[in-house]
Amino acid sequence: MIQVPQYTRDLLPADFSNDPSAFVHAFQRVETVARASFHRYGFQEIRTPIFERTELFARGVGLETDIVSKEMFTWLDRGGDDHEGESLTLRPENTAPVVRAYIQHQMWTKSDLVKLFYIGPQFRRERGQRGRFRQFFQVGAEVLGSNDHPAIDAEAIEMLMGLLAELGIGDTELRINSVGDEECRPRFVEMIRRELADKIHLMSEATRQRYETNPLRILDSKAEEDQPFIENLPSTIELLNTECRDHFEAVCRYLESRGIRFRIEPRLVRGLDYYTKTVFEVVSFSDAIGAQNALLGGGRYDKLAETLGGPPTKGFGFALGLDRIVMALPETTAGPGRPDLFIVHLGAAAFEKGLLLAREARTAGIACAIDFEKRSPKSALRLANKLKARFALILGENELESGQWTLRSMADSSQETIPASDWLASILAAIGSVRNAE
RNA sequence: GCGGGUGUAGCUCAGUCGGUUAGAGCGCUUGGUUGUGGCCCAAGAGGUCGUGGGUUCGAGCCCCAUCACUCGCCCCA
Repeated sequence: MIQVPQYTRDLLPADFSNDPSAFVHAFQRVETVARASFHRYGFQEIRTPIFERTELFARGVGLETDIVSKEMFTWLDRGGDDHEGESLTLRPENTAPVVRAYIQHQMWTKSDLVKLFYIGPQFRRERGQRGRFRQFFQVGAEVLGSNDHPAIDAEAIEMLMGLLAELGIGDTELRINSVGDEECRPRFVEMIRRELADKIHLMSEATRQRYETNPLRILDSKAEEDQPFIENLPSTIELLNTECRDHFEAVCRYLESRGIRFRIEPRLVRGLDYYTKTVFEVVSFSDAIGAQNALLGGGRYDKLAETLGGPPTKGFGFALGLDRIVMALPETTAGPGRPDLFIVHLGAAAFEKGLLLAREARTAGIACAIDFEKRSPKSALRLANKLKARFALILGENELESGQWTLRSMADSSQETIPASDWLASILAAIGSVRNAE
């Protein structure tokens, strides 16, 4: 048997799965709610290719990041035409592609504030565990333009918290920090190197490695043996320059004025190199979530566009892990697919008639089911019942001869006779009244 | 890349000290009298016990290997 590739999965209709966190309808629901929310906040949808030139992520996300250094699905395209074979990569995240599109289409010429959102699969070649897959789905958004007003950050976070509330997701915590800009970074690095110089040999191997390559990342080390040292480090917030500090404090003030609760997490450093100033994440404490409990994360990236060859552009963005959001949903939403009408056909002539009636019903907007087996009335009604059909239209020889058809209500077993000449109107009326009552 | 756990029917699982024909519930099909669902009752279909080797008179059960899945580390959403 050929199965899905390792650490990927099928999202299925509820009928075919007993895992609510893989119900395709739950994903659809989150997407629908998110789209409506994006619309209210003035975001427009963008769809970028599922693969990009490898260089985009190498430059945008950063060569030293785990994502780029060991988690990308990358291949060399075969040459041909006038192209040499070029290195392509399944997108591991969607911010760099959106910024690429912003630059490529010179969006700044149309508007000085561009707000875009995306929904789609992302790919990382990771090990896989609860809430982590090699193909996973993100809903994300980017605000691009000349302005880095802290209210932009706060407004996006406000939208996210509203979205979680709308979805009924509670038991979460918003964590926020500032990683400063190119002026603050060297101070962080210098401070970390200075403070840890005589202790680094006692710390974890990963941390010793980062001491050389990326000292900032030491801050969010989870290694047990590192904790005492990290906790004693001075707060990086103290080292922010005036501009970054004012910005951070303003973001916090804007959140407070909206009644949004958050925790300042001085050790929150995100694993993508492009972040500047604000970084944040929301974690879930739900039992349904595994150890990977970050539902969403994001931040400001005021240098990314330039890194990718565009004009100086301020940026703020975030991504929600759809797979994890769905795990955190309070209840499993039953999907649609309940037929209004099931056609019971008895005999070959009735079957032929039924096929045409199904077409007419569907054209009239009725969810109509008909099956292709010869069935006894008992078996056909069993099936209608299993499908939770609201009504069964019974077509047998009697009905065909008399032109008086039988419409059975599955809810209360009552039956009425409807004239063939006016059957659609009769059924529409019946369905309408039942739907109102439901 | 590194650890732990689990593999028996479509699904969830039981299977005693290693013993003869491997079970249950759910689901599926059919039937319980003429053309009428749900509840109930009955019958039926469905298994190379993940795979390969080994130990043994005898392996679903013990041992080894392997594969798959799963949870965690790392990292991230």
